[in-house]
Amino acid sequence: MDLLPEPPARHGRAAATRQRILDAALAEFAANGLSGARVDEIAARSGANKRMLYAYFGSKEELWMVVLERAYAAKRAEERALAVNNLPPVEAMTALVRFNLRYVARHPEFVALLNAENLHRAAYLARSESVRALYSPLLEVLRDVLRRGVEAGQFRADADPVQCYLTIVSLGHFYVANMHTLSTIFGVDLGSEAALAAREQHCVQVVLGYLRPA
Amino acid sequence: MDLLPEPPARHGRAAATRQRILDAALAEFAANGLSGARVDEIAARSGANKRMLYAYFGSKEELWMVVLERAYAAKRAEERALAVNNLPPVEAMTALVRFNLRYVARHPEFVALLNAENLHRAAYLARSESVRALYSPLLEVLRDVLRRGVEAGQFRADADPVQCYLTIVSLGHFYVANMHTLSTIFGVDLGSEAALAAREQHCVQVVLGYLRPA
Amino acid sequence: MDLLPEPPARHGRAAATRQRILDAALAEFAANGLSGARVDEIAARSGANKRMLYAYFGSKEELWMVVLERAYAAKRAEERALAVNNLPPVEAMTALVRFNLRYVARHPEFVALLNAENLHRAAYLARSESVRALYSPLLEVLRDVLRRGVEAGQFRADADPVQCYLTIVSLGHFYVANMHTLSTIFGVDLGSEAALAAREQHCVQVVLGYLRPA
Amino acid sequence: MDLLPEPPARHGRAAATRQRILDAALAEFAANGLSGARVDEIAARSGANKRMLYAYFGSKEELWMVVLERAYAAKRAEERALAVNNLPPVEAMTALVRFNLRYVARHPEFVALLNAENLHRAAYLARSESVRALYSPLLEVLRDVLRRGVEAGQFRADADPVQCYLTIVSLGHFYVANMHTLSTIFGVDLGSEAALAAREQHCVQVVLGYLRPA
DNA sequence: CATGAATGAGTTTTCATTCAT
DNA sequence: GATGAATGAAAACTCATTCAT
Repeated sequence: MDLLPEPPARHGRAAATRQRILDAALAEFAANGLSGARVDEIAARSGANKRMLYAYFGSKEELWMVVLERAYAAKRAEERALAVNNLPPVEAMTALVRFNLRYVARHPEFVALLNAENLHRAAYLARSESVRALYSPLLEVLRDVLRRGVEAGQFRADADPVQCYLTIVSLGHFYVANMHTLSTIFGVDLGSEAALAAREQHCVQVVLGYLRPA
Repeated sequence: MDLLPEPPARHGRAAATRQRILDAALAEFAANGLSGARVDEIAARSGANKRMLYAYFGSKEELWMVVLERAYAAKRAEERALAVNNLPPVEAMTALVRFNLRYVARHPEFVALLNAENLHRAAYLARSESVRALYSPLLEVLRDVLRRGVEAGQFRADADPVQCYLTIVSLGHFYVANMHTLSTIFGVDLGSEAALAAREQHCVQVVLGYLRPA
Repeated sequence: MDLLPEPPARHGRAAATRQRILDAALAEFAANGLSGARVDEIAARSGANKRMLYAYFGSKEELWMVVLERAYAAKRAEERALAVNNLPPVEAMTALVRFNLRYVARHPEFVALLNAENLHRAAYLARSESVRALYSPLLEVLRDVLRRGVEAGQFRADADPVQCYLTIVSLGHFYVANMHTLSTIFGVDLGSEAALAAREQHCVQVVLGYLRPA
Repeated sequence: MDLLPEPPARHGRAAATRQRILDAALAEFAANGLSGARVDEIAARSGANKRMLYAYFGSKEELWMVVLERAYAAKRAEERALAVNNLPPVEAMTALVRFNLRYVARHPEFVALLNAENLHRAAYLARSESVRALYSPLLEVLRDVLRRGVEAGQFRADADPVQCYLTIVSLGHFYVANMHTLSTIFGVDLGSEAALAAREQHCVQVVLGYLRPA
């Protein structure tokens, strides 16, 4: 976390600089979007020379893409680590819903990044092979959980995995994205643990309530 | 309350210019966010002179605020016109869910605008009295529908109006915001009427499923 | 020639600024080439704001192209004004040779510009329709003079117009292009009127000597 | 006289690196001029480390000078090898004209380099003792050929050696310098052997035609 | 009420050169 | 003798805003 850890062995130095730039870029892009972000600021925050940023990433836009892909990959990595396949259907679904809310609450920059990207009609993400590749395994997991729940008589049979996926993600994403607006309007701090816990419980009830067989 | 009191409709020509600027600004801001939007472009699209834009609105940021407030007000106006108080609870709730999805699908610029605003941590919305004022009546309506549903034995008793509000809005908002990314990733056009109808049905089932008493 | 002639009538102002930029750009490009020229310097010399340069010409490269085309057109315009068709063959040829030497001597920036352009393998000129269009009439004139000379028994019959054209232009062009190097090496000022007159006489003798029938 | 005395051939490996840098620099400078050339590119093309370039040559400008001087020296070396003193006047003159055209056609980078240098008003060449030293023997040769031709009654008596020198060089230089522009404009490939042969014949005829006594 | 031209401060990008190993 | 990483100054280009008419 130090800006300059003890002089790293000749070779890891470039990688370290690259990483510091990526960290700084993530923060700056999440805070200001693509057009609002300042290359100078990213360089300053990262403790690197601006020239290095261009040497490693080519341009502001290419840096944006790399940051975006890494943010996606990071979320998917944690998601995978949940290993919900090993859980019974209801617990698995609960875990997924909770994870999604908690993850974005812990990483509001992920939400900010995605929303900023949506402004450009997904110009970058849509082009990214690696991001597309991250979706399919996730959907497979969900499909499996739903199937097992139906077989166990715990879930309704007509639930579509894609719709479920969208719903689970929506519930957390919107909450985090609009946290500031909503906190002001409702006069409560939606970022507090109490508020998060309440939202978490609600989200789980919504998803399980929907899946509950008639 | 407004920063700029309605300009006295001197000629009507002035009002028309003002309106054209607002329309162009809405499109440009929705497409590019606050920092990404170009004043030149707004002026060009509106067919008005740039100087007029400054005469009417003072600055890019003030124009942003006006556009934002109007977008909010427009949605609330349609919402009010639904008059769900006159409908039985289940129909009322169904109408609200449908309306929210359909409205944002019809007005993706509303979603884009909100997401862009969120980047600034709601810097402008939070300051707007008028926007805050729009929320309470809506929440009152929802509270009333929930109460009537509980009384009729059709809704669970422990549903929180604020959580329900967030959930209803989330379901449509996220769908529209990420339409391009998701369409690419899932290989379907989420903007098609078929896709929208499917999403609509799912959203209604989710909300009603959740509200259904145990 | 003034940087700011009396405030021009509202409309001609833009044209005047545009012209001042072109003049400054011609000087700067001729002195330093495309990559060596400084946009800041052009703006400063022209007394215009740098932004205007971009508003009128789009980019440094586009400005380069316009400057190049205008330099070509200017030379062709003077060439046309010679009206050599009205002169007897030997006088016509003499006029062409003299004009070519004197023109480039008076406009060394024309030569500098062309040589700079050649560095890019004529990347811009080759694409320019207007420049290509300027060549054919010139060649027609030369063809006509040669034909008349042959008919009058004053010129050899096997002279190729394109080769002649290249030779006439070469003789002046190289002299001007290398004036500084050669002046230093030979220890004389090749730009002096005496030197120019001597070169002029030599060039005429070379061309007429070549054309003289066996 | 040189800025950098020949580096003592310690290993030969050093000399090889130095040579590769010079070759790469020649190509890069010829293609882009002094300001357009990129040090990174030279280093990359030469396969050497950038640091080496600075160790051997001090700076981009010093490298430029060395490249320039070597280009000049190379041409003079071949010129000397012609040994026209041993040929009768007409053959000698023909050989000189042909050689000059063929040399620049074979070494267009020589022309490009000179033209680029001219942009700086011969700032570097003028300073170079070694280049100046290369001119006088050449002029002596030409003077000798002319004298012998006059004595043999084959050349006019009033031809100036300097003017003749300039003319001979002009005829080839301009052709090569503007090859791309002219090829496009005239719609023929001036670099083809057929075109070169035609130009060669024309140049010889021009020079001999001029020298032919009245 | 309206307009075309202008501006200055900022932003991204580039490049010759040097440092640490 | 050689290398990869770093740097600071400068260059191209952009943009919200204002002036003169």
